[in-house]
Amino acid sequence: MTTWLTEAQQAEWRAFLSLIVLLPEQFGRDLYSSQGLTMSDYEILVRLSEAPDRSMRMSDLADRTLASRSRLTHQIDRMVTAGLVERAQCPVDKRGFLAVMTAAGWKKLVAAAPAHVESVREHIVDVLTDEEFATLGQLSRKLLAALDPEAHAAVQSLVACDPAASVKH
Amino acid sequence: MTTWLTEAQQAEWRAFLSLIVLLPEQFGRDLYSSQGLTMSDYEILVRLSEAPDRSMRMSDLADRTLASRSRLTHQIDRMVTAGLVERAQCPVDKRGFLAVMTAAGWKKLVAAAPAHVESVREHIVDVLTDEEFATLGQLSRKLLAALDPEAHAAVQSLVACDPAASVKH
DNA sequence: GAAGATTGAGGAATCAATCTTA
DNA sequence: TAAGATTGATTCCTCAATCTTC
Repeated sequence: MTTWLTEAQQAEWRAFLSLIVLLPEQFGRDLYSSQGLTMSDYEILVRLSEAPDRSMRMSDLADRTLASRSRLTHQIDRMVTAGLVERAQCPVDKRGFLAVMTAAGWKKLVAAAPAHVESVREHIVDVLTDEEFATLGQLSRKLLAALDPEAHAAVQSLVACDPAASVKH
Repeated sequence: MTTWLTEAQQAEWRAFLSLIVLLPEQFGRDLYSSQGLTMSDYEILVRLSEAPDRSMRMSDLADRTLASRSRLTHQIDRMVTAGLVERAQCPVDKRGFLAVMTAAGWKKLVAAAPAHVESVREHIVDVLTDEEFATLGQLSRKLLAALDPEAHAAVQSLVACDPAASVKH
C-alpha cells in the first residue's frame, strides 16, 4: 500500500517541482533571446570549448551533456546547419565521428557567455546567500548521486563547467 | 564587465543544473511507463480532481499549471482524444471554455497516483533527511519567489497538490 | 481595443529500428 | 555479437497570427 505524502511534504515538493519546471524555461528564454542559442546548443559549445582541439567523439559528448545518442545526432545536425560545428571522421575508429567546433561556434560562445552567466547570477546566485547557495549545491549532489551515479561522477570530476575559464580574455 | 562565477560556484551550479534537467525526465519516464501519462497530463488531472465539479476554465487551468494558453489548448486536445477530459461552454462568459474531467480521467488518475508518489519518494523524499527535504523546499520557495511571483503565490496558497487527499478514500 | 481561446507552422525530444565497423 | 552513430516516425512545445466575445 502506498504511503502518501503529508501536506507539508506536498508543499515542499510542489515548490521544488515548479522550480525545476520553470528554471530551465527561463534560462532557455534568456539565452535564446540574447544569441539565438538553446541551452543544448550552449552546453555543447561549452564542452567542445574545453576539449582538446575543441573536438569530441559523439558518444563522449552525449555522455557529458546527459543527452541520448539519437538526441545528440539531431542536435549536431542542427548545429552543423547553423555553422557552429562540423563533423569529422575519427582517426582511430572508423565507426566513430567527431564534433568539431568552428570559428563561428567559438565566436558565438564568447558572445553568449556573459549574458548567460548574468542570467545564472540573477536567478540563482544573487538570490541566495553564499551559504544557501552552497547548501543547494550539496543537496543537488546528493539527489544527483541517487538519481544517476554517472551524472554525479561527471559533475564531481568537473573542473571548469562554465566557459569563463577559457573565454575570459 | 561580467563577473564570472568562481570554480566552487560553477561546481554548485553544475550539480544543480544537471539535477533540474534529469529529474523531470526521470519523473516523466516513471509516469509514462506506468500509465502512459505525461507529467503535463498528470498535472492537469490533479488540478481538475481538486476543482469544483472537476472542471476549470481553460485560462485558470493554464495559470495553475504554469502552461501557456496555446500549450494548454494543444494539451487538452490530446487529452480529449484520449478520453480523459471533455470541453464545455462556460455558462457565464461565452468566450470561455471549461475542461471537465471524465470518469475515465478520474480512473486514470487514481491508477497513476500511487506509482507517482512512490517515484517522488524514491528519488527525493527518501534520499534526503527530513531536515534536508525541508531545506530544499525553503530554498525552492525563495528562488521561485524571485523567478516568478505568481507561481510562488500559487504554491503558497496550495492546500492539496497531490491527489492523495482526494484519491485516498 | 482587450481578454479568452484556438490554429498552424516549425523546432526539438523520444523511441525503436537500422547501418556500419570492431 | 556488441558498439558507434544515424534515421524516421511520432509527440510535444513555442511562437505568431487569428477568431470571437467582452
